Amino acid sequence: MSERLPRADAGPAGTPADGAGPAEAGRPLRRDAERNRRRILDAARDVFADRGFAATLDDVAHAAGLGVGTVYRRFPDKDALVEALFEERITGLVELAEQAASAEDAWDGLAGFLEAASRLMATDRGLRQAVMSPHHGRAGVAVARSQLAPRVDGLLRRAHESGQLRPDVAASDVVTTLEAVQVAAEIGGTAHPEHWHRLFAVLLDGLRCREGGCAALPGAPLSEQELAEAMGLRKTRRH
Amino acid sequence: MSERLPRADAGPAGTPADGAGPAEAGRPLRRDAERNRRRILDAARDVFADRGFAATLDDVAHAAGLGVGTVYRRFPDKDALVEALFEERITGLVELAEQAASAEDAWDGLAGFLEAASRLMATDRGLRQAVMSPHHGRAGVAVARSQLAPRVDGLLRRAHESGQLRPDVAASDVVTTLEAVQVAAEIGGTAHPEHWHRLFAVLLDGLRCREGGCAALPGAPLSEQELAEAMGLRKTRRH
Amino acid sequence: MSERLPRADAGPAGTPADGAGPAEAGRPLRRDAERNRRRILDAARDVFADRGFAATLDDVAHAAGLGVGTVYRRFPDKDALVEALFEERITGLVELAEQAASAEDAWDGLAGFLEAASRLMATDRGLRQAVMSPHHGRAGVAVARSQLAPRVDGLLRRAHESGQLRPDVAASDVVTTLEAVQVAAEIGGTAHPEHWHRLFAVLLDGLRCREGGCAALPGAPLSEQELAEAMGLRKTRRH
Amino acid sequence: MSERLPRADAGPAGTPADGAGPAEAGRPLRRDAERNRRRILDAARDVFADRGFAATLDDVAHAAGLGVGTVYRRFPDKDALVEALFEERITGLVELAEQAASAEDAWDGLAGFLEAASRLMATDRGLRQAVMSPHHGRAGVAVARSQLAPRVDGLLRRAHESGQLRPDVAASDVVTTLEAVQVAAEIGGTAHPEHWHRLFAVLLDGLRCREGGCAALPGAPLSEQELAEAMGLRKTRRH
DNA sequence: GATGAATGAGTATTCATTCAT
DNA sequence: GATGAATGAATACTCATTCAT
Repeated sequence: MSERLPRADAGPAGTPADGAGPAEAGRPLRRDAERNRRRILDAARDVFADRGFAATLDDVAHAAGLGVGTVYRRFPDKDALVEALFEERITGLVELAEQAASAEDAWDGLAGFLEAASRLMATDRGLRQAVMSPHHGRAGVAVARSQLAPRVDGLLRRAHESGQLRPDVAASDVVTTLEAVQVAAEIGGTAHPEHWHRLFAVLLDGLRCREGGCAALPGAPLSEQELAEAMGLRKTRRH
Repeated sequence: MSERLPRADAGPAGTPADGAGPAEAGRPLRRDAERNRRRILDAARDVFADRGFAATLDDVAHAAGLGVGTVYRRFPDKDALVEALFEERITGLVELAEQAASAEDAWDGLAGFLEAASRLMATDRGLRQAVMSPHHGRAGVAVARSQLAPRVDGLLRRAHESGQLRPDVAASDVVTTLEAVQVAAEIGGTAHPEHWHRLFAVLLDGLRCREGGCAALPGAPLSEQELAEAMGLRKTRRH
Repeated sequence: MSERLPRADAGPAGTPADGAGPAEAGRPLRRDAERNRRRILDAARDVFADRGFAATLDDVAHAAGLGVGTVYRRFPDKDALVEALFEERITGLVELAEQAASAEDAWDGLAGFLEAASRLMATDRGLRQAVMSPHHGRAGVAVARSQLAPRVDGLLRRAHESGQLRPDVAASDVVTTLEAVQVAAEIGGTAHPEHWHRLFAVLLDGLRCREGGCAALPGAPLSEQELAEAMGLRKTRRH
Repeated sequence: MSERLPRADAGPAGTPADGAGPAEAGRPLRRDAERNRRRILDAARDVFADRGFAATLDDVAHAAGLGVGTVYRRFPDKDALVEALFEERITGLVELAEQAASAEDAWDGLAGFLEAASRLMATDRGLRQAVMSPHHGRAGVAVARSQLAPRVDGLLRRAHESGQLRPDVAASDVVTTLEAVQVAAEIGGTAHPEHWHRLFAVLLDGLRCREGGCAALPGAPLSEQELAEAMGLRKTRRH
């Protein structure tokens, strides 16, 4: 487990693509509009990180030093804001995966990515909530993951080829692993910020293929389609 | 992984002591009152299972075929209802742990308990939510877990003595494991009811001590006190 | 101000007419029914005295050691109970007035009655509330006062004849005086149980006619009819 | 009893400083917000005057032609609204006391103030309720009275010095007097709007010191501290 | 474009009153 | 008759979203 990736503390502000313009496309936002968008996202991250998605948009607006109206001008509704926030985070993960792909050792690449990603999530309560109860923000996960999936697949393939990974581990298992680690992070809270690392170690160990070989995982992994559905289409109406 | 425990699908209805009277004590409820209490709990389980704790008490009442007032007569507020529901479920887990203690093989006992408990939780979204975000239903987690902890400790001790368990696995790691599996269950949803089993297999495998020995888990487990605090005192106000 | 009337602490329990049967008439209540009626009235007095008319009928029932249903069997609704309670108190006043009529000195009779009545009311918060915001309990005041009025009139007439009373003081002025003293009692509360006495002294002094004569009171007193209307027909819907 | 103060019917609209901005401070409300604040206060006065504090905030909002939310935006809760309303009224009384201090004759100043204040209260049921049961609108009474007290004290001192006032009359007696008059106003209602004047005359007469001297009032007046406690800390939970 | 004021449907909870046991 | 369970209309308050300034 050498050659770890950088701490990835950069956070969403580091998203370079952001400089290129607004999230979706359309004509680029005016300079000040873009600045407000950023303020809102930053404020939202802080507020949600502190008080969860239950926080009011008024709170977010206040934290951003803006009026609610302005928030609504940028994001059609609360879900849209949450979604945007979530995508930003996923984008961060995508970048990590890309860096990991160039690691010398395949296993180290995968493991390094998983750890860095986990750490990134572990330090962000908002992200955690989004990941763990994806009723907030619409089909955000699916959309965002559509970008993530290929990269993870790449890492997986390399690791499989090098024979260091349990042969039946699929992408959906990796996603599941990442999310599971967040529970540990949640339990640890700020008081025990590295608590997630214990579960992470067990999981990583479990994913690796050891000499004696290991029993096949039960059942079948989720197909890409199934995973997308599973994450985007949970039944709850609210929360 | 032989000698598994029974499927334990019985659920709360299986709580046999329940027939004797109401949960707490005091004089036993009148026949009809007790019947309605049951109706409320059953309805609440269904409703919460379907739509999460965000569901209204009006909804629960309606589902139970009763007026809201009746619900409030039995349970002082929403949290109290959630709590009662939760305790019922935890009680089920406690019983599982007790059965597991008499398993012939120590590891099988532990593994069997973990699987049965996981399954129980995996099939109950309400339980999952309660376990994973214990802001609902007040000190319920702590209280209920206070009963569960000793049993789990017993299982752990036996497994440690038999040398089949990673030596540095502590109670807090087991709790973390159980909760982590719920994320997988959440991802699988009803469409893939056995999806959690894959993560479970990895985790179980990881907990076991194999020939080659295994690296120590990083950091330290949470002390009993720390675990209690971690679970009872999450920062969010709501959700 | 000699020859004061007895302290009149006896309270409603002393109402002798009570032994004769139920309040209204109809066939006399069965022994146990009558006992329950008493229990309810006593409990209501205590509860209302302590917490005001905002107290629940459940509270009253509980304090009486009975079920709510029983309360409703005896009194059609909350107002009826309040009314009954109120009448009982007024009845006490009627008795005081009767005793006062036989005082040797006319002024002493009137003054003594006023003081005793004031004291009786001052020590009973429930009565005070009923008197001061007669929206509770329906036309109770009017009804009860119909019994009180003649007695008070008698006292007034005697006092007028003896020339010791301001000539233009009428029955409605006496009622007003009595009620006004309750405000002082309310202000004094239990901490200053004799505070009302100061206002009482001023008022009594003001009612008396002194040598120099005194200016006529402005306006006209309320007629019996007007007083009844004024007290029975306040506009508030609730409270 | 010459040189009476003007009728003071002006009411809160007469608060001239009000035009300058919102009650408290902070940045001045936007034009429309201030207009609505006024509407709410006016509506509240009417509604409470008519139906007492039991009236709903929905009712107030409706009467103001606004949504409930708007009311809650301006006033955090019902008590706050009542309080604001009450302060406005008390302010009116303070101003009356100030005017009265410059009356030529000390007794006329005091008497004039008492009459004007009484009249002001007598025509406003809301004010009456606020004054007589200060459970509504939190520490409002105490706070507002803290402004009123010194003025009343001034009037009292002057009157004492001029020898026209019963020597043992204290501030608490004046407060008691004022409140007592409200009971008469309550009894008179709208049908007999001057009824309170009779009690008022008796009381005023009683407060004055006449030639023959007058017996000392029984007991002791409440100290400033005791009065504050008595008015702020009545026991009832509601009403 | 920005602001924050206005809106009102939605939620938890209480309590007078009715009714099955 | 007595009991207390059931009922549901009523009430205070919140917050996502719209709209006038």
